[in-house]
Amino acid sequence: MPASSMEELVSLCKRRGFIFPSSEIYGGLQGIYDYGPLGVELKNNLKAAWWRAMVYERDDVEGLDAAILTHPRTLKYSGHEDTFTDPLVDCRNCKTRHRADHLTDAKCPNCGSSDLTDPRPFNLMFKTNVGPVSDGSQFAYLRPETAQAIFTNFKHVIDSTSRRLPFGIAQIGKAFRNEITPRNFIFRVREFEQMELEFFVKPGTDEEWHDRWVEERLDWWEAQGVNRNRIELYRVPKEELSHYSKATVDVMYHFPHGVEELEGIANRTDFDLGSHTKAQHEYRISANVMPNRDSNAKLAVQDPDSGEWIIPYVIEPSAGVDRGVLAVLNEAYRVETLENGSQRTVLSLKPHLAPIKVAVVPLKRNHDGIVDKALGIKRDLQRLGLGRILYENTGNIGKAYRRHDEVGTPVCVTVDFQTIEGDDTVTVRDRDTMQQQRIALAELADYVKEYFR
RNA sequence: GCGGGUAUAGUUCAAUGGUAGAACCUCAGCUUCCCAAGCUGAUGAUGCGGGUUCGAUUCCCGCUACCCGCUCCA
Repeated sequence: MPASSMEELVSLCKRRGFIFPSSEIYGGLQGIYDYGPLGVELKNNLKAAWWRAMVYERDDVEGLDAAILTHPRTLKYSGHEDTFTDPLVDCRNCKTRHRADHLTDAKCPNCGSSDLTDPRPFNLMFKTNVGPVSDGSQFAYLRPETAQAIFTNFKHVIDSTSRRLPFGIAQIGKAFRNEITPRNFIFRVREFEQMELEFFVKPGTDEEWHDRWVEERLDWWEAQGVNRNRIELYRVPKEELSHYSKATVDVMYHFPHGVEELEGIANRTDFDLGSHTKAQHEYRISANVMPNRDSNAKLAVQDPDSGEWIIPYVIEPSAGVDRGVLAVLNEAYRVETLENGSQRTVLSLKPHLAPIKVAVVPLKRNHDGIVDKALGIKRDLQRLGLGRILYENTGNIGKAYRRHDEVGTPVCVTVDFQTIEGDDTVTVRDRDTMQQQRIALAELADYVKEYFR
């Protein structure tokens, strides 16, 4: 059972150190958030899971980590300079806002009033000065998506890895959009992170690959603990498609604020490589691309069968990292009423996503024998390299358990008098079932590793 | 950016034109302590700036952030 409201999640995130409003001591910045000690672990774990599934567990994907600062020409030929600058008008009568280029006459599409403001340009891309002169003559964009640098590096990757179709290039990184209205916690923000795969295929096989990637991605989200029942697929109708897309399937998730996009899986056709390649006339580019006389590289591959040089089609599964974190948190969150009438908040995160892997708890605080033993066990577990192992010296066992339930720690290991005086066993306690069992210290490492396999 | 609402400890809430309270959380101490136990103690807040006033957290104005709608779509 997920959270009943966004407020619940926001409050938990701040209280326990997952996510904070950025620059808050100076009043905050709209649509900007920082990840705290637990948030960074959760986010890193989610990204690592994606990278594992996309790169390590496949044979047909290479990784990339490109720069954020981007040449203006990249975003000119990608179409962003045109499409990310929307002139907007407001209707003074009914208080609605519309894209000026969507108005058929000078009337509000909502109420029909002609009392409209003048169109104001709204550039969704951040610009920054490059070099010491700040007169605007030298500037770069902060990338509005990670995808473009994958296309501009296409030839580098081909040349350095001897790849043939089909293959993909994966990238995780920050992107920036000057959203008109950041809203809904980390759902729509101005600085965000994407996990994007650009998968290059032979034209004609694109639709089949598109379907395959939709299935792959659904499986992956499920493996991250996102219930399939709270996901809907949305096949974007033709008139709503982005300028580059032939077909897009959105993975929509039931967020606390509504059903919205978690990931988009687009068939970008040969639009991107066709836009960025030089000698466009040498290829049969199907997409409607801008003539390019600036590029110095041919972004094409030779078909081994026909010998023909072709521009590959691209299937793009593009997921929001922050949205993923929000979805995973929402899925994991639940409040349970226990037999004794008290309540506990639990984050039933998949173990591989949990920010803290194991908490080691001395049953009695400040007892030298127990404390030393617990610290020793903690050090041994740290050497397993699973992630964060926490020594939890609360002095109150019940509180320690509840605290770790709330941040999703899958296993608590408790050290008591029996451990030091008797049989060298500890109690291990499972987050979800609350069940405990005594196991020999000698078996603890294997027992714990089993959780995170 | 437009319209509407909101802003008090980390969180959830009180209160007041005259010294801002609680619960939970956090921290420390005691208790052979296994599910938010008990006792003792501690830290901690009126978003920012201006105005009215003898005095503003309270009234007014501006800014910022958040929430709801328009718009946006990773």
